Amino acid sequence: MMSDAFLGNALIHAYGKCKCVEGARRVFDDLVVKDVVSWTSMSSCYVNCGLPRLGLAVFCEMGWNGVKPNSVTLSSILPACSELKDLKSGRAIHGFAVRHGMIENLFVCSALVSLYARCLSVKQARLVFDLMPHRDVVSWNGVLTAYFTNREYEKGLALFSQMSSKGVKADEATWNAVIGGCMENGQTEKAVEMLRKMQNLGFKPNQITISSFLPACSILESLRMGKEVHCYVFRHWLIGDLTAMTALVYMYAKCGDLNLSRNVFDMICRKDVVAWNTMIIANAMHGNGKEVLLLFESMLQSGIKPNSVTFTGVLSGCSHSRLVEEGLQIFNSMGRDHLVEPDANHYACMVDVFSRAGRLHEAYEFIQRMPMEPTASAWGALLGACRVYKNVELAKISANKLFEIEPNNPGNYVSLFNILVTAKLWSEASEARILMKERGITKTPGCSWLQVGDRVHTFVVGDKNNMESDKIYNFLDELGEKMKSAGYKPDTDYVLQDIDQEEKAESLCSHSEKLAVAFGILNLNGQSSIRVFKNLRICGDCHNAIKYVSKVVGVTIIVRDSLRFHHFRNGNCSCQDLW
DNA sequence: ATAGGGTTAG
Repeated sequence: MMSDAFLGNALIHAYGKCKCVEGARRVFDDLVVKDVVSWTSMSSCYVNCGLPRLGLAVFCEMGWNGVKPNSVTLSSILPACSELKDLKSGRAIHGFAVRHGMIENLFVCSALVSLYARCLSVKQARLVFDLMPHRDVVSWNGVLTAYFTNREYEKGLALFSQMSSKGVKADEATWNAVIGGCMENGQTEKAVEMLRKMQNLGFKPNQITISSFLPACSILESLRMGKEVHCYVFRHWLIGDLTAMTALVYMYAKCGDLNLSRNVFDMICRKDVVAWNTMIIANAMHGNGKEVLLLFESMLQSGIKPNSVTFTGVLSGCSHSRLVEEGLQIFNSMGRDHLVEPDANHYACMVDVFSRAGRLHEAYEFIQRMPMEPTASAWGALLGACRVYKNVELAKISANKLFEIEPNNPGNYVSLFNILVTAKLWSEASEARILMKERGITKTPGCSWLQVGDRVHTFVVGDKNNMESDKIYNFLDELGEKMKSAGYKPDTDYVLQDIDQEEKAESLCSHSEKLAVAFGILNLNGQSSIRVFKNLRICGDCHNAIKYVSKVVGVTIIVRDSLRFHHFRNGNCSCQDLW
């Protein structure tokens, strides 16, 4: 029993700061007399440790015990309502604040601005903001975020530039809100620009800046910029921040370097479910199914409970590595052992598991037995496999479903067309093409790119715009001879399969991914691997050709296409030719 | 003594 409330409250606070919920709770339970500070400290400890529900519970209990909340209590419990999107409780607290004369309090109002921004609309947030007697930078940051999270990006930026004229000095968090706002609204390049501005004005990016900015490196797939950020994290002692480290793990994987991704992951001391999921997804997209299963095992062993994202990652890892029985077993264990009911995504992953392994009829049966409407990704997995395993009947069925679900996706028409052409069903193929034309859908042009030094070089089919075009084509000719003597045969199917007239005329040699690979090898600068990115799926002949290139030249070639990473090494690809 | 804004995975 502890009778010194002063000491007890200080201890609860200290435990809370160290994220030790159990310690705080023990002291709290031991207190003979609990005052408003004890209750407030305990509930805000829960909120700050990511347990908003428990925080709210303590807040309610406080009322039943006849202790009246003050403005500190209210401003610390409101973020819990925001996080839970619990508008009902939030409004009740708003009412309480009005009735008890706390509505002029800066902290309470700022918390209310954020609550309404998150749960309702800019309008409501703005109403509270406009009625405030005084505003400081925190309230401004709240209203800025209100615009950004409610798809009013331009207005948010406009408000940001008005801040200084209203006599409010932006702080670190303002810049974080702006950078986060750019990212949330798909303005990746703008986020890069804003980070530069922030630094130029002398603000120091912190772990939150880093966490919200790193996805920009992942989206732009700029390993170079990602490494710069990593250096910054290292130099500024941010390597203890779980969120920033997790963002680094994802960035490295997305930029094609799974080894560095793993190195960062291994440095994380207390891995949470998001960190584990990130590492699992990273390995899944690089086709390391066996590693995915090992990670899943270690995750369970370290006592972290898997969630629905975990299973999406694990199952997609199984599909990319032909691990059918393993995938099926894990799928069946989801609800039974882990209390995670499979959703449409998980079902789609299982369709992919069967499809990639060539068990197309099982995949089709599985789709038909789904308890919910199959999504485009389920039918898309089946259609993709129909091309690899040359199954025209199922291709037609899945393509027709896809034409209903997503009539404007050109990829589905092109896939069906290609499958029909390969099967030499010319008239049906032209029907597919006519359908596409009637609906006014045009094929997305294939495009590949890679980073050399600080520049990104882009290639389209038959590209002659590169400064080194002559060198590239000569090199490809030279390489072609060596590849042929190593056993490479160009697959002319893929010439026929191209839809556009100009593309038909071009030889296989000029596909964008081949040009990018050649350019990469010519600019290796002593490195032993290159990383190429493509917007569509890699072409079948290119896939085969690059296997030979990796052998003849003796380099590792990593190609990220629209579905996954392919690691070409010594004549083989990590996808086991399930491209 | 207790407080508001900015964060990672499909």
